Order: sequence, then structure tokens, then C-alpha cells
Amino acid sequence: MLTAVTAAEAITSAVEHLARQPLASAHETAGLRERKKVATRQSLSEAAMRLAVDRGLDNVLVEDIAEAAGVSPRTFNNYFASKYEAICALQQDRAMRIGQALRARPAGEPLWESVTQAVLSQFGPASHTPDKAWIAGIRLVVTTPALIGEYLKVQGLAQYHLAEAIAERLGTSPETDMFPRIMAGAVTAAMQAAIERWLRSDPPVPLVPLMRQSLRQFADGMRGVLPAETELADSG
Amino acid sequence: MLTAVTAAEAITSAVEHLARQPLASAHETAGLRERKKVATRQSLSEAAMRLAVDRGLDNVLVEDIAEAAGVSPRTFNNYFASKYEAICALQQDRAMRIGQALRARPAGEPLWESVTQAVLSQFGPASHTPDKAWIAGIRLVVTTPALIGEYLKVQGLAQYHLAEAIAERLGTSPETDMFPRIMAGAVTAAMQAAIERWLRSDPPVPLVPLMRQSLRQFADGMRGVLPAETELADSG
DNA sequence: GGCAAATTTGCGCGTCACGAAAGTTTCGGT
DNA sequence: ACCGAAACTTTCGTGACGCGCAAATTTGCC
Repeated sequence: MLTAVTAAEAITSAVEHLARQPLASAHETAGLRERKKVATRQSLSEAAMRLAVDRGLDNVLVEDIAEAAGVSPRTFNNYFASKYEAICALQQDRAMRIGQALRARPAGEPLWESVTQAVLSQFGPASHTPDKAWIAGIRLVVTTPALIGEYLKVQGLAQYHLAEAIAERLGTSPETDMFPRIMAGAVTAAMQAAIERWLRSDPPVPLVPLMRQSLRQFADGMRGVLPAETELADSG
Repeated sequence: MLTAVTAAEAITSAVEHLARQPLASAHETAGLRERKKVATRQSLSEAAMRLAVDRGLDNVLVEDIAEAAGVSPRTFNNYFASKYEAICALQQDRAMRIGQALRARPAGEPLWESVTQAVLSQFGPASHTPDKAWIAGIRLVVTTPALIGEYLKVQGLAQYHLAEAIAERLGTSPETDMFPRIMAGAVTAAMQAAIERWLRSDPPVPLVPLMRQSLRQFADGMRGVLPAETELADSG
């Protein structure tokens, strides 16, 4: 794995590297080959998560995960570069699907609404409180120091993906317009904030309203914070 | 390294783990102990960066870095968990300093201005085009797949730090108000976007104006995108 | 059925992360 | 200036990891 690429191409390629992974949503399509790959990937990811949740991350070897998924340890590494990556794969997939969801929104719709809907669409029906396993999973990821790094990495990559989708909607090129990136950063942060706060909610509340509220706080907060209309800006 | 912590506390603690690292700015203060630690850390980080830049990341062992810094390999791991971490330490430190800079802004100043100044203050004088080594360093980090992950992680942690500083300024608690997190996410993304674009600038341009422009694009972009004033919002 | 391409697998190696304990340096009180 | 405690470094050892390589197996397609 050598390292010569043109600057910002690399990020894109890194994003694609993960984006290229078959999403679970590719269920319907394709031949046996593809379906098996998806299944294996999911198997591994789920096994990793489950084992880590109820046995403790440090007590799970790659070997265990592979065994639980019925493949050789070597195959594990064909899918994931580390057990951390395997554990975060679900988050990864969901994050990637948000970009897709955004592209699928009706053409005329205002960006804000599209983004909101795209995001919310990936967290189930509005009043749905996620099941125990999912909660335990997220909690594990957000709680375990060793996983936080991976989590942040996933979030970061998701930003690029989301930014591309936003740029498409705005009809601008990410090469010249920095706004999509920024917007994506804010939206991603809004999601994270909502999730964290949701994790802390003691009588557990449904996630989606919190998520919606977070995006609303984004909007409302910005209004109070934006500087006066840019007057005749300086240097370039 | 076991893993039982209360949910969102862990992130904070992870942030602190890195934030707690002595910053190079602690130069002036403290006894010999502290100063040596800072020196060693910096030594290691610089060695890692330099070696990676001109020899290729894959041709640098932890052992090499330790040797170049004049310490034992084991000591390297007392400071950094991986060579990637070592390489990104400079970015790490700068990111952390932005939070400090924000806290140091005059009390009455509007948030937007404070943030802008805090950010810009960490990228040198306005017309200063960074030196070759720094450029090569950033390019390496943003270009090498294996380092991108670490970079994103750093950015993610920086967000938390920045968010805390913003929350302080706004006088709200990050526990209940999600806006600081979101704002921090946007600002961080703005910085990244500016840096990437700057890396791509062919007749090299100074970074600071680009950074300023990015923040301006943030503001201007938001104005065009914000939804109509929230009317009587729903569920909570 | 059978060939080409993709995927899985076994093997091996160099590297890594980190616990434990002993050695060394710094600190603070007297 | 000395001494004991605390902090930091080092040596040693180990289990695990990440991945290149090449052989074996499975899948896709005609």
C-alpha cells in the first residue's frame, strides 16, 4: 500500500473505498456472489458487535468474530481492517445511506427540508424507540475509547459523502464551493449531538424527534449567530 | 483497558485524554519535568512527520521514530498509541489551541467574530504562506489513506473541544443545548474545506484568506438555506 | 459441462501495543 | 544539600494483528 496520490483525490478515494462496500440495501439486486458478500459482511459486523457488547471489547479476538460468522480469520480481514471497523460498519452503512436518501428526494424541494427528511429517514418511524440491541451497540461505540476513534472516522467520511450529495442538489461543484462541506459538517454534528443526548435520556425517548429538534436548533441557532450581511468582502 | 463508563462521559474523557497532553504553548511555564515531556513529545512528533514525508509512511517503523528522537521504542508508546497518532499530533495541538484562543477572546465580542478570529489566529499572519515542510506534512496527512482516519479522528475530537468553548461563550450547557456542537461541526468543516482547497491551489496562495472566505461562505450559504422561521414546532 | 474470474483460505512474517517490574531522574520538604 | 516519594524511562516478554502471497474453492456465464 504505497502512498502517491494527488492531494484531495485521496480523501475522495478513501470515501469511495468505504462507500463501495455493498450496502445492505443492495439486498434486492444482483447475483449470488454479491448477495453472499453482503451477507458475510453483515454476519461479521453483527457478530463483532454482539460479542463486543456482551463480552467486552477487549475479550473479543478477530478469531472469535470470524468463527462466529463461520469464516476463516483471514477472510475477516478481507472485509474489515480491524475489529473496530467491523463494529462500526453498521453506523457506516447508515451514514452512507443518508447520502443516497438525499439524492432520492424530489427535485424541487428546498435543501433544508430534503436534508431533514433524508436524515430522519434513516432512523426509523418517528415514534419508534430503537431496540435494546441497537441501543447497547451505539452505547458501546460511543462509550469505549478505542471505538470512539473509529466512530469519528466514520462520521468524517460520512461528511464527504453527504457533502457530495448536497453539492449535487445545490448544483455547485465541491471543488470550488466550500459550503456543501460545511453544511454537511453541521448536519453530521447535529446527528451526533442528538444521538448522544438521546443516549442520556433517562426515561428513554424516541430518537427521531430529538433528531428533528437538533436540526431545528441548528437553524434557530444560526439565525442568532450569523454576522451582518457580508459587506463588500476583502481579499480572495 | 476496560470499558465501563457512563455514556457521553466517555467522549468527554477521550477528548480530555488528548487535551490533557501538554501543549507546546506550555513552553514558558512549569518545571523541568513538564518541559522535558513537551520536548520529547514534540521530538517524536516531528521525527515521525519528517521521516514519513521523505521516506514514505510504510518505510518508517516506530523503532525508527524512537531512535530519531533519542528514546526507547517503549517510550514512544507512552506518548502515542501509534505512529499515525504521532504524525497527527501537530494538527491535534493546533486544533486544541483554537478552543483556547476562543476562550481568550474579549467577553462582549459577537460569537461569529470570536470564532473567526480564534480560528484565524492559529494559521499565522494573514498573508503568510506556510513553509515547505508544513505543506508537505499536511499533504501527507490528507493524502495517505492510512492517515486520513487519524486526521478525521483528530478533527472529531477538536469539535468537542471547540463546542465546549462555544457553549461557554453562549452561556449554555452542552448537556442540554445542542447548538454549540453543531456550530463547532460547521466551523471544523469550514477549516477542513479551506485547507483542502488551499492544498489544491496551484499558484500557492496564503491560507488565511481562504480560511476567512470559507467562514464567509458558511455564513452566506446559511442565509440562503435556512428554513422559514420555525412556526410552532411539534414534539420534543 | 467447463473455463475464467472472483472469493476464500492457509501460511508466514514483520510489526505493533501494552503489561510488569526494575532502573533512573525530578521534585519538594527539611 | 540531602533524602524519600513520585514521575518517567527502559528492558523484556507476549499475544495479537494486518496483510502479502499462492493454492484451493466457489460463482458466473456461454
